Amino acid sequence: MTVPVEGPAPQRRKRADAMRNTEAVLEAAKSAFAELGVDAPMREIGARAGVGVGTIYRNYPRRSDLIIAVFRRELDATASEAERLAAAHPPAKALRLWAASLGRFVATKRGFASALHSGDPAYAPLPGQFLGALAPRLQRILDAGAADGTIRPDVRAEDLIQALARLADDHPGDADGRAGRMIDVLLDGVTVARPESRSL
Amino acid sequence: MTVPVEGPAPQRRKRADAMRNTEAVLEAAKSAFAELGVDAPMREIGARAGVGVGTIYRNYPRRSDLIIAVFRRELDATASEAERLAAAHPPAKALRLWAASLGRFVATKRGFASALHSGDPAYAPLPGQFLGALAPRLQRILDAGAADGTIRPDVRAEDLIQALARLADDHPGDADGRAGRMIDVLLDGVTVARPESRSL
DNA sequence: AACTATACGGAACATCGTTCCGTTTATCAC
DNA sequence: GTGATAAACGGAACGATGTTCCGTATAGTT
Repeated sequence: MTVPVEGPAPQRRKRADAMRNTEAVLEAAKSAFAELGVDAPMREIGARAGVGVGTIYRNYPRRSDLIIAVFRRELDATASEAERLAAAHPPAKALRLWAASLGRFVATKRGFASALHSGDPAYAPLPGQFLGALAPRLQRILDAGAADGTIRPDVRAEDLIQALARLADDHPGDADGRAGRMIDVLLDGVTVARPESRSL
Repeated sequence: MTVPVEGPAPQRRKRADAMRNTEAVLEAAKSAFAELGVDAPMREIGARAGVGVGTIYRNYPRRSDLIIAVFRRELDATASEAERLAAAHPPAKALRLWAASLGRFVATKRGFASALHSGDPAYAPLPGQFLGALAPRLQRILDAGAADGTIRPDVRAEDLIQALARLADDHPGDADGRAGRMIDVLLDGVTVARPESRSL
């Protein structure tokens, strides 16, 4: 076995069938997660992709790796949306619009929020991954709002993202519009700074 | 076999060992749920109670039956707390105090909120059971607050309970005090009626 | 065309929820 | 006490699922 001395390039590039399968697995997992939730059986994902479960585990040793890979693509869109909104609207307005954007993201990923907050160690890397992508952008909106007095200054971006994700996660049986109503209420609390009320 | 004609009384009363075991199972399940979450293995619960899994399933045919039985005892305390607070405080204050009470209830039952909102049909009876016990009491506080103008009138008790339960559910890795901070923010939104902000 | 590293598929294993049934035992009648 | 009987018991058995493992197939190279 030769040691690749970080030279010109690896001897062999990734096999073409492996690349096709990797893409097929991502697509299959995306649809399976959407229909069955993030606990969709691995055999089911393999069947949709036309591969055996061994192939999935070779590329994604842990289930959380697969979940991260599937959602990361769309996550970036939601993250950059925050920057677009921050540039086009005043902070309080940008916050509401972005919350709606995050809500749509979560709504299309049944069980995603549950996994994000699961006590299961398998999902431990998830919160860091997602908060890392979203929190800095949101924090800039919050800082801008604190500066102009339209957003209370004692709310942390990470807290708010987790809260929004929890409230946005809808389930069968939920009253129609519950998620939207409660997010509106939460944001009403965020956009009025009244620190003295925190003393219970 | 004689047919008991709904006469004086049942011939035999419940066996003493059965009663002991029922109680032991409830205690074992309570501790197992607290330590391992509501997905604690049935074999584990059986081992803690010193009984076989068959004994558990005879008394609680579905897992959700056991969960309901375990939590109902403490649920009543939280429900009646609402009445006590409503009588002793003005509505807005009663609401905050009761939210804290609900938070303590949820905090001691890891995964309880997840089960309450799970898509799993096995947990389908749970939301009805718990909302049924809590919502009417909370609704009276909300109505009183709407009447004296301290609580916005467009918030439903059921929505609010679900929102509080979701926000209160803490997980390892959560920032310290996150739950309390976000609940405060939500209640800030509830205790100020500003319907025009709902138009995004 | 032959060779070999790479990737594949699915059997195998472990865990868990749930069902089933042969065995044990508390209670009752005497 | 003693025996009969229904109630209750425990854990094996079954099916589903996550994950690992390894003999086989094959893409890319020579």
